Amino acid sequence: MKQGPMARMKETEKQARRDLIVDAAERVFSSSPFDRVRVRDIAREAGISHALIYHYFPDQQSLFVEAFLRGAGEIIGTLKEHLDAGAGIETVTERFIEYLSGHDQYFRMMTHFMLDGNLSGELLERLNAMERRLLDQLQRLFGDAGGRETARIYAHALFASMNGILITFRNYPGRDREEVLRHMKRIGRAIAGRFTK
Amino acid sequence: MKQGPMARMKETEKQARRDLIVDAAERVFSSSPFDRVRVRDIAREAGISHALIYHYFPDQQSLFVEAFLRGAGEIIGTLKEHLDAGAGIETVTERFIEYLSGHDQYFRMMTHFMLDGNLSGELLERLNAMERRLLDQLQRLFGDAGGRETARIYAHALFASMNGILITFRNYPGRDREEVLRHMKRIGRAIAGRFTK
Amino acid sequence: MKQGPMARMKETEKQARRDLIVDAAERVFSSSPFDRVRVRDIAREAGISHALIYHYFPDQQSLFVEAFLRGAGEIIGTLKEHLDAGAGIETVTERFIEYLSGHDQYFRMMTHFMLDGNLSGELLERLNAMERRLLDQLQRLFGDAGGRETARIYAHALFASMNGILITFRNYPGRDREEVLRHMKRIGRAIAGRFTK
Amino acid sequence: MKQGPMARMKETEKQARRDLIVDAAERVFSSSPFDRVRVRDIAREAGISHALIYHYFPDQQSLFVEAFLRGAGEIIGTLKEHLDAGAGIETVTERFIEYLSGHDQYFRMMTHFMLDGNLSGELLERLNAMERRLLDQLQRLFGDAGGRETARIYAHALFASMNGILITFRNYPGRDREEVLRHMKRIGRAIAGRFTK
DNA sequence: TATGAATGAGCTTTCATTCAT
DNA sequence: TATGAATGAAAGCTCATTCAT
Repeated sequence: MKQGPMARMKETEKQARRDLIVDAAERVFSSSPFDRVRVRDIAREAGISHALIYHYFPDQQSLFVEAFLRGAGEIIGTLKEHLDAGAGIETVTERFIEYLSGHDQYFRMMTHFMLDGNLSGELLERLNAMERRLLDQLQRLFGDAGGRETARIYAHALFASMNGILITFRNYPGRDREEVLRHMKRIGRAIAGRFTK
Repeated sequence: MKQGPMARMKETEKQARRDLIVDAAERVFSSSPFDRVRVRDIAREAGISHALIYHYFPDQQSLFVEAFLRGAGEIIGTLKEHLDAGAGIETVTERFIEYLSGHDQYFRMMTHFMLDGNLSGELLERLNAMERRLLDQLQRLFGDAGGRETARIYAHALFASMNGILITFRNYPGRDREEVLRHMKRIGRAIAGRFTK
Repeated sequence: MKQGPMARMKETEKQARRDLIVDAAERVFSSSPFDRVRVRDIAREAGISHALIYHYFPDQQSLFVEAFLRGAGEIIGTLKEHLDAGAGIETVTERFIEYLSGHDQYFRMMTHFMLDGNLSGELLERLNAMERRLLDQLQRLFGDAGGRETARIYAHALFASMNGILITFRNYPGRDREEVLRHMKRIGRAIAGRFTK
Repeated sequence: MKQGPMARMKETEKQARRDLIVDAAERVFSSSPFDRVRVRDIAREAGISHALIYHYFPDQQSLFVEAFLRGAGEIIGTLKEHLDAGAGIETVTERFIEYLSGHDQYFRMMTHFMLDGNLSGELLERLNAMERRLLDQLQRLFGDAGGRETARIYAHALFASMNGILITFRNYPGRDREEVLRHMKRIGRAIAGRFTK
C-alpha cells in the first residue's frame, strides 16, 4: 500500500500526536497507581479532550500497552548499555531491580499484562516482541558456552527470577522503600551468584 | 470466654456456612479473572442472596483473602508432605510450579495481594503469616549449613524465582497449557540446579 | 374484652419488656443522630436480638414514636413543674429552649414526625394527643383573660415560635453550642417579651 | 479570565441545561418526600440518563441545594416585592406562610438543611448567604427605631416564628389544606400583632 | 419468647466509550 | 480534527423486615 508524500506527512503528524499522548500517559502513570489511571486523566495531562484519545487509540488498553512498550524500550536500552559496558550477571541483576523498583509503574503494567488473559492478538504480539528483545539482551550474559539453547534457558531463568523478586518483595511488610530495595538486591545477588558459579 | 457445647456447635455450623461460601468463591475465582469477580457472583454460585455474604464476612476483601488463605494452606500442606518425604530442591520446585499452574486462581490471587497496597492491617498480617509459614517450609531445603540467615535468604530466593517463573510464562504465547508447564518446569529445574551446586 | 389475672400479668410483663427496649432506644438516640439509628443498634443496646424487637413493636417507626413520646412526656412534666411553681412566659420559654437544646434527639424526632407525611393513623393520634397535653400546659400561661379561645391561640403561637427558634438556629454557622443557645434564648426572650405586653 | 462570545454562549447553554435539571428536581421534590428523592428520579423526570446529572453537578447534595436555592430566591423576591410595596409585618407574615404552604417542597428542603449537620463548607456558605439575604429583607420591617441590633433580633424572631408555625401545623391532623392554612395564618397574625405593638 | 439466618429492595457514583456537531 | 454531551453497565454495601426453628 504505497502512499504519497501527503499521506506520509499526515501519518507522521498523527504519530507525533500519538507520542504526545503516550508522553502524557507515562507522566500520569508515574504519579498514580496503575489501576487508578483513567482515560480522562491522560487526556487532561495531554491537554486534549478525552474523546480525542479515541482518534489515536482504539481503546484504553491499546494506549496503556503503548505506554508500557515505551517504558520497556527504555529498560532494554539501559540494559544494553550496561551489557555493552561489559557488566556481569550480578550488576545487571542489581540494575534491573533498581530500575524497576524506581519505576514501579512499568512493573505494575508488566505484571498486569502478564496476568491479563484478555489481550487482543495484536497487542499480545507486540508485548511478546518486546519481551524477546529483552531476553536477547539478557542472553548475552550467558555467552554460547553451553550452546544457544542453554543460554536462552538461563536468560529466561534470570528474567523470571528478577520478576519474581520484584513481585514477591515489593510490598514487604513494615519496611520502607530503602530497606525493601536493599533486600531485593540481596536476594538478587544470591541468585546471580548462583548463575556465575 | 468459655462456651457450652451448644455455643460451640453453633460456631461450628456458622463456620460450615462460611466454608460453603468460600467454596463457592473458589469456584468462581477459578473461572473468572480475579478483578472480575463480584460479590453477587459468589452469592449466586453459593445459592444465596448477596446480602447474606455480609452476614459471614465483613466485606468483599475479607472473603477474597479467606479464599486465598484456604488455597495457600493447601499449598503449604502439599509442600510439607514433599519435604517430609525427603524431596529435594528440584522436586519441590517442580511440584510447586505444577500445583500453582494447575490452580491458577490461587496464583492470581497471590499476585493480586502482592500488588495491592490497600490491604487492611489485619488481613495483611494474616497474609504475611501465611507467607512466613511457606518460607519456613522452603527453608528446610537449605539446612543450616551456611547458617539460618543464609538458608532464609535462599528460601526467599527460591520462592521469588518460582513466583517469577509462574508470572512470566503463564501466558506464554501460542503454547498450550501442557507446553507452557513443560517450559516452566524446565526453567524451574535450571534454577533449582543452580541452588544445588 | 375481660382478661384473667394471668393474662394481665403477661400483659404487664410484656409492657415491662417494651419499656426496657424504649429505654435502650432513648440511650441510643441520645448518642447518635436520629437518622443513623438502626433497629439493630437499639436491640444491641437492649441486649436482645434485633428480631425480637418485632415481637414488641410492629415496626421501626412505632418504636421510634414510642421513644419520642417517652421524651415528650418528660418535657411536659418539666413544663408542668415550672408552671406549678408560677413561672412566667419568659422563664418557660427559656427552659423549653434549654431543655430541647440539650436533648437534641427529642427535637430531631419531633421535627421528623412533623415533616413525615406517612405516619399511620394510630401513631399520628398518639402524637397529637401528646401535643395537645403540651399545649394545655402552655395555655395556662395565658389565663382566661381574652377567653379560652384566645389563650389557646397564644399557646399555639408560643409553641410554634419556640419550635421555630430551635429549628432555625440549631445549626447556626460558626458558633459553638454555648453561643447558639445564648442566641436562641435571646430570641426567645424577645418573643416572650412581646407576649407579656 | 476573559472569554470570547463563543465560550460565553457555551456557558449559557450549559447553564440552561443545569436549569432544566433543577426544574425537574423541583417537580420531583414537590411530589415526593425529601428523603425519598433519588438521583435517578430526577434524571427520569428530566428525560436524561442519571449519569448525566454528574456532568452538571458534582454530587446529589449540590443538586439538592441548588434546587432549594432556586426556591429560596423566589421567596426572597416575593418578600422584597411586598416590602417595596409597603407591606407591614402582618401582611408579610401571611404572605410568607401562604407561599411556603403552597410550595411545601421548599419548606421541606429548608428544614432538611437546617437539620442536616453534614453539609460541605461551600454549600453551607451558600445556604447561609441566602438566609442572610432573607433576614435582610425581614429586617426592613423593623426600621432602625431601636437600633440595627434590635431590628436584627426582631427579624430573627419573626423568621423563626414563621418557620415554627409552618413546621408545627403543616400536618395538623384531620384538617384539609385550606383549614390548616387558615389556622397557620391566624397564628401568624397573632404573633405579628404582638410585634406591631 | 427468642434467635440467627436470610432476603430484596435500595442507591450513589464511576468511567470507558460513542455520538452529534 | 476536536469537543462536550450523553449513556449504560457496573458494583459494593446497608437495613428493615420476615422466617424457620
